[in-house]
Amino acid sequence: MRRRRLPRTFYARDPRRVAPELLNKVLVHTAPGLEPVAVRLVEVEAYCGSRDPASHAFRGQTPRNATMFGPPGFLYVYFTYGMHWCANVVCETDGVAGAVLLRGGQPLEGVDLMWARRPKISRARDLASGPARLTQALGVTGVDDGTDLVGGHVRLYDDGTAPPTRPGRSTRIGLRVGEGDRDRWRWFVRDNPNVSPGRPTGGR
DNA sequence: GGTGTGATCGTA
DNA sequence: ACGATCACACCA
Repeated sequence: MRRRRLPRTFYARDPRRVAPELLNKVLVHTAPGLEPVAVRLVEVEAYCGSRDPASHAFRGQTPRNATMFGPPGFLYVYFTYGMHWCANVVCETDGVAGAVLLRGGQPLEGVDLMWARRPKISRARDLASGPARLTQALGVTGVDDGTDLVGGHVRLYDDGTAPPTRPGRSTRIGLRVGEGDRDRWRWFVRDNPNVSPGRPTGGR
């Protein structure tokens, strides 16, 4: 089916509602002189801004997290652990922070270019199964922070594949604060090998 | 399959 | 000091 861009209104909601609907959407990165790279999103996490201790926005706006406080439908990219980039979809209305972390993708197009950008790995399932792996495979870094997902060089599409009617769900990964047992704000496509390693692909 | 650890640096 | 991580070593 033909790819259709998601309207701005799709993003302008609570990230916990946006996140599960992002599953099976198509993320496409294009750069001049290079073939497009596309993945189908299979794992995401919601971060609820000012009321979420785990969110970068919890302690207010800074130069680093400013994009999260801007209008919805843009890419928030941050640097972490001294070496990795992670990408989020900005949600909520302008002035309200909220985002969905993109944690895993199934390679669809430009797979050879993804391999070239991920020279250290040997298995196809490691190409984009993890937030920093995904940005590496797409060539996304800090210079892409603030990119418009509706009209920029990194875009999100609906290709007609519906989100799972019963997605996998769990608490979020890698947090030391802000995670209650009731807060299961991670969603993933069940039994898909491109979810983060060492974590359930078909559970709850 | 699982666990443990070094790498590496911007941010607060 | 620490982090919304990764890759590899090692053990089972």
